[in-house]
Amino acid sequence: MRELTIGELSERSGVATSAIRYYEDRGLVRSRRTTGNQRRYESPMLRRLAFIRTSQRVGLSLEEIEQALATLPGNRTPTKADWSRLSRGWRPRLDAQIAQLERLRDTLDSCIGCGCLSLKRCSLSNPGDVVAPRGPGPVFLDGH
Amino acid sequence: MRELTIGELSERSGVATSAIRYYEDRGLVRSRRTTGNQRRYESPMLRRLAFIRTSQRVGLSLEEIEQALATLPGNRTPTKADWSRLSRGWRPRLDAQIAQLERLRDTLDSCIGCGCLSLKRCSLSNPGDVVAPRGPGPVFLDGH
DNA sequence: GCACAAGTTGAAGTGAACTTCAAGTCAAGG
DNA sequence: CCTTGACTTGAAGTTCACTTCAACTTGTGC
Repeated sequence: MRELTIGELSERSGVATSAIRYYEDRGLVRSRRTTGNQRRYESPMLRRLAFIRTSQRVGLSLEEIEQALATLPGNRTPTKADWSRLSRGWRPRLDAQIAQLERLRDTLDSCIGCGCLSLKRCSLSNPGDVVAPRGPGPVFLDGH
Repeated sequence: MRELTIGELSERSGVATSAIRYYEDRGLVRSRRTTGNQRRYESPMLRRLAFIRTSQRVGLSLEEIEQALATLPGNRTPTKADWSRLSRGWRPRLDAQIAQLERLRDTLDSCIGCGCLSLKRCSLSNPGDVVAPRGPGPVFLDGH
């Protein structure tokens, strides 16, 4: 169970070293330092990075991810159950996103025929909810 | 069919005046100027704004919207059929987005039980189809 | 022991889509 | 005519999640 350098962690997680350092500045990951001040990571950090990346895919901001990570026990390495608990929180969010897009699609169906796009009548252009892109790739999320 | 000031257009479209001016700088909307250099809009601009806002909801960038708008006939006011044609292009995009989120959800279902989040096995953290690949392809991790 | 790849830092840059600001001009009601 | 609110501009600021840069230090393979 050797420790990983930031380069190794980057290669094995697929997360750029600059991003890892950025996460560390923000407190999302931790490392110990060698006598020469270089970062060394233990392997659980890989899982942590995986959680961060996956959470981003679900549309969470780093701040929200930070809050979620803060609920992990600090005194021990998180277990599968810990990660599972956090991941379960994704589900409603994901469901809501899907439902929202489906509403948009259905509305689109009924609006395409008329080409109306009236701001007054067409719920397509007059949303009650918002979809906004965020993060890498097309991720959608409801505003609040 | 009075012309609208930017304030009136803003109020009736729900788009901030600063955003309208920004769109105009980018060439997404047009206006004529009064002798005193103030903007005046004709009512079709309302529909154009509606199209822009709705397109954003579908996840399009302003640049893509700009390109879509460029296919409108320049010599006449766009008809309902024109708008309908543009809007039809939204549908596949929307479908793809929904499908993607559903895949994510299904994967989440099968991953929640195990709490794995292993970069090797869990497609949740190793999407491949969403995030643009940086560096050398998908990177895998052995258990830890 | 030395070359050189890999690591370090803080600061600045990126890009999307705006918003805010300052300082001034225009338009409409009384 | 005068006040007041709406409008004008360009420039700079905002947020998010990073990336890039420059100048320097560490760690490793031969």
